[in-house]
Amino acid sequence: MLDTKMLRENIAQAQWRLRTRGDAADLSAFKELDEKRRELLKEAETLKEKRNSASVEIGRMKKDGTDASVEMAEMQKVSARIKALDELCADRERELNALLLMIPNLPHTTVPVGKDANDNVTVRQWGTPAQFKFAPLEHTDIGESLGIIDAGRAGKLSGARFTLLKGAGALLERALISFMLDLHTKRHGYTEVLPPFIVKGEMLVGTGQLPKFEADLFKIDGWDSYLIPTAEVPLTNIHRDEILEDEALPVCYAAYTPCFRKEAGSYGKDVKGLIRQHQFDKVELVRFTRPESSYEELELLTGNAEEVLRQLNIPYRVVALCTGDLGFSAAKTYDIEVWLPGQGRYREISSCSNFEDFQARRAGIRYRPKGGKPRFIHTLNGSGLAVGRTLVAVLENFQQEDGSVVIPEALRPYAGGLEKIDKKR
RNA sequence: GGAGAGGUGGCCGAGUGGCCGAAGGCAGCUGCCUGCUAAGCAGUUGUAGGGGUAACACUCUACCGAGGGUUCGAAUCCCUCCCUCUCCGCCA
Repeated sequence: MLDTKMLRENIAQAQWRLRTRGDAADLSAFKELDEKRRELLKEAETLKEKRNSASVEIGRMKKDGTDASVEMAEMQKVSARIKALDELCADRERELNALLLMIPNLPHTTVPVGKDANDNVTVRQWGTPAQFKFAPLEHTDIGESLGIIDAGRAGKLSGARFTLLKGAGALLERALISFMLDLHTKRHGYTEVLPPFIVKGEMLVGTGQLPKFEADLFKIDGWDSYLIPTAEVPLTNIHRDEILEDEALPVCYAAYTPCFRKEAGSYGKDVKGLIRQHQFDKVELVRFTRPESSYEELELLTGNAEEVLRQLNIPYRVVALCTGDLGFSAAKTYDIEVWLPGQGRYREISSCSNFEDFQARRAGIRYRPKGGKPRFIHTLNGSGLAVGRTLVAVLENFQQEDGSVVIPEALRPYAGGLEKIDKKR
């Protein structure tokens, strides 16, 4: 949610910045509602002041035994007027709030202006895609032939966009999760969290998935609760309605969770394989920071996520999303794209964003600067990494001509010493 | 699922219609005092919104789990809901 005071003072500039994201929000509606609300509020508060002082006077008169019925009758009318004004004001406020909840964050000044993913800018590249002496297979083929991915039976159980990992596949998924969590907790200083996988609707409002993106979420029938689409939701909302101490910052959490998404509107996209699933595993990183340092910390966070791929020795590149490709709540985002030889291209495996105070304002997360008034904190998060896609990257990058897959060394201790997945005969 | 108890400021804890934004204590901050150990004295310390200011100051309004109601006036009375705790049942 954007700051109303800021909007009031910079409405033209804010409108322009929203346009660069391709957002159609019209801020003149905001302006109108905001002015109307303040007008009503002023009138109501003036009357309340009057009522308060009159009530004290009435109390005094009654104690003295003076007749106060005239004053009481007068105040009865005032109270009725106040009630009416309060209702009108609350209506405006609700409308205003509903409007603000649908307006996306403003892009940071360093975000390249552009229309869509084609205008994203590659900021760095790491590793060199391996040259294969044979035609590299896609992970689906590798997985099926090794007997570690069973798409058919997953379909029988749950339908399209679900998967079933088996044997070394399941082991590898688990190894990747442990490997990533260890890296982030032991080397990067994150505190491990295992949050609930079901959260209340208001939490999703806090991080920005609601109210606008309800269609992407799995709602629990009969409850105002949802399956989490990402650990970002429970992690960021951990400190909802809290004031963090300055010395505690930055607060950094890492969590493994499954993620549940309807993938509405992606029909026909990535229909086979592990790339796009209704349920997938992810290790998520979240940081709560002071506003002054949030952009430095975005670089840090992105680096933390990249380190996973460096350790695994898998080539990737980092892309700065342009204004038109930014997510709803983000002020700036880097995507990490991993090299997939089977597909012959880079695919998104992580998304690291600074939300500035956009989520903090929605979720009421503040901190107290030394000796100062509470301020909204800045929230950041990033995948570190999407586990299923990392498994895909491992299978495709380390496939051998004989159909086996060599396990990256960093992963072996987590996979019970397994060095290679061989074809079953 | 059944029975009972309770939700007040950073914490503990008073407060059953006006003098309560809320006693008292603890913690915190400021000043003083004292060369002796987490001592003593005085003062001070919530959040949000509106108005106001260059910015302060200042000022008004709201907030005692949430939402309604009664009343000139509600932390205090009434209704609904939520949450926590204890006991029983069930369960991983």
